[in-house]
Amino acid sequence: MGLVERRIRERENRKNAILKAARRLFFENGFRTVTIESIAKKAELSKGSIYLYFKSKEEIYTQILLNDIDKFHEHFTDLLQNPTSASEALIRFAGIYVDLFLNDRELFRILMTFMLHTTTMNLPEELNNHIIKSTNKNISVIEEIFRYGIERGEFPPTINLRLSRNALWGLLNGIISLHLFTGSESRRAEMIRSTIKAGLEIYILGLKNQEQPNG
Amino acid sequence: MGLVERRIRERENRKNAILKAARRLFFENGFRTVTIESIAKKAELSKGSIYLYFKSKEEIYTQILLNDIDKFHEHFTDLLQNPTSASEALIRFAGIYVDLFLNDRELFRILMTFMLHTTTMNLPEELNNHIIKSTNKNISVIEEIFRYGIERGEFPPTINLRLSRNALWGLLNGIISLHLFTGSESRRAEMIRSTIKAGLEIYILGLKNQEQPNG
DNA sequence: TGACCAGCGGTCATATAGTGACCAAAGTTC
DNA sequence: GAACTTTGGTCACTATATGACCGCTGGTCA
Repeated sequence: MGLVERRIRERENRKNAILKAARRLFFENGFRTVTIESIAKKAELSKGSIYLYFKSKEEIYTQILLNDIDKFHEHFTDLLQNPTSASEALIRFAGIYVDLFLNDRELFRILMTFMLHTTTMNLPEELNNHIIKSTNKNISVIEEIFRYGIERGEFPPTINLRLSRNALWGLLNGIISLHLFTGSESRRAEMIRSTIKAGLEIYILGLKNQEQPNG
Repeated sequence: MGLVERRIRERENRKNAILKAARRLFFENGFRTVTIESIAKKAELSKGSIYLYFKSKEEIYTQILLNDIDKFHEHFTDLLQNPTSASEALIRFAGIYVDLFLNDRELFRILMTFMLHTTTMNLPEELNNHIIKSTNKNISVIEEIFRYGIERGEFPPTINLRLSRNALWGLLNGIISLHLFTGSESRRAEMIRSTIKAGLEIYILGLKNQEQPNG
C-alpha cells in the first residue's frame, strides 16, 4: 500500500508488459525475425526503455522460455492422481503434450532443435540446463506411467523401461515435428492428434504383448 | 495504442488517482485538516510529485468541487421527462437533492457556507462562478416544475413564482443543514428525509390552496 | 571478392517524472 | 512573545523514458 511498494509493483507490471508483448512476437515469428524495436512498439515503450528492464534481447527470450517451460510442467502434476489404466495415462499425457505445443510452437521448436544439436545451439547456460531438466522430467513422467502399468499387471514386468520409455518419447516428438513442418495449417492439429493416437495404440499393444523371456 | 498515447493515458491516470485520494480525505475531514502529505500518502506518491500534477492544494480542491458540482446536476436532467404531477416532481427533486448531499457532505457544506457569506469565503474565482451557476440551475429546476404545475392546473396560476421557488429552496436547504449539524449520525438520513417530506407536503398543500386574487 | 548498403542490437545524451530534506510562514503553547 | 510545531510549497537529486546514433553483420551486386 505504500510508496515503495507502488514503485516495485509498477516496475513489475512494466516488465510483464514487455514480456507479454515479446512472447507473442517471438512465438509468431521466432527469435531472429523479431526486433527490439517491434517489442518496444507493442509494449508502447521506446527501444531504450527495454534495456532498463532487460540487458539484451537474449535475456528477454530466455526469461520467456524458462517461464514457459515451468508452466508447461505444471500440466503434468495431476496426471497420475486419479489413475485409470496406464494406457489411458499415456494417452492423456500425449494429449496434453500435443496441445501444449500446438499453442506454443516456438517452445516446441526450441526443444526439438535443442535435442537435435545440443552443442551447436549455444543458448544461454541457464536455459540450456533448464531444457535438459525439462526433458528429463518429461521422460520420467513416462517412466512413472510405465512402472504403474507394470505394477497393476497391465504391462509385462520384463519390459526394458529405458528403451520403451525413450522409444515412446521419440514417437511423440517425431510425429509432432513431422506434422508441424509439413501439411496444411488448418488440418494440422487434427492430423497430429489422430496420428499420435494411432501410433500410441499400436505401441501400447506391442508392449502388452511383448514376449516375456521367462514366462 | 502508441507511445505518446500511453504516456498521456498514464499521466491522466495518475492525476485521477490523486483526485480520488484527495476527494475521500477532503470529504471526510474538510479542506483545512487535510495535508498534502496525507494526500500523497494515500495516492502512494511523494509530496513533491503532487505538485507535478497540481499547482496547489487549493487547485486540487477546486477541481474536485467543480467536477462534483457538474456530476451533481446530471442527476436532475431527466426529472421532467416522464412527468407525473408537479408535486411528485418536487418530492423527487428533494429526494435526489438530499441523497446527493448525504453522500457528499463536504460539497453541501461548501455550498451552504457560500450562500451564507459569499464574499468572505474567498474561494478561487472559477469555483465561485461555478457555485453561483449551480445554485441558479437548481433554483431554475424548481421554477420549471412550478411552471409545469401551473400549466396542468395543479397550482393556481397566480402564485408568485420567484417567491414560491425561493422559499422552497430555502426550505430544503434549511432542513438539511439543520439536521446535518445536529443529532445522531445513525438516524440522520431518515430524519432528514421524513422532515423534508412532511415540510414539502405542507408547503405544496399551501401552494395549491393559495388564495387567488382574481378568482 | 570486395565495396556498398540496409537493418538491427545496443548506447548515451537529453528530457520527463518522482522523491524527500528543507524552508518560510502561520499557528499553538505556555 | 519566545519557543516550538505544523504544513504548503520548493528544489537538488535520482530514477525512468526517449530516440538519434554507432558499429557490426549479413546480404547484394558489379
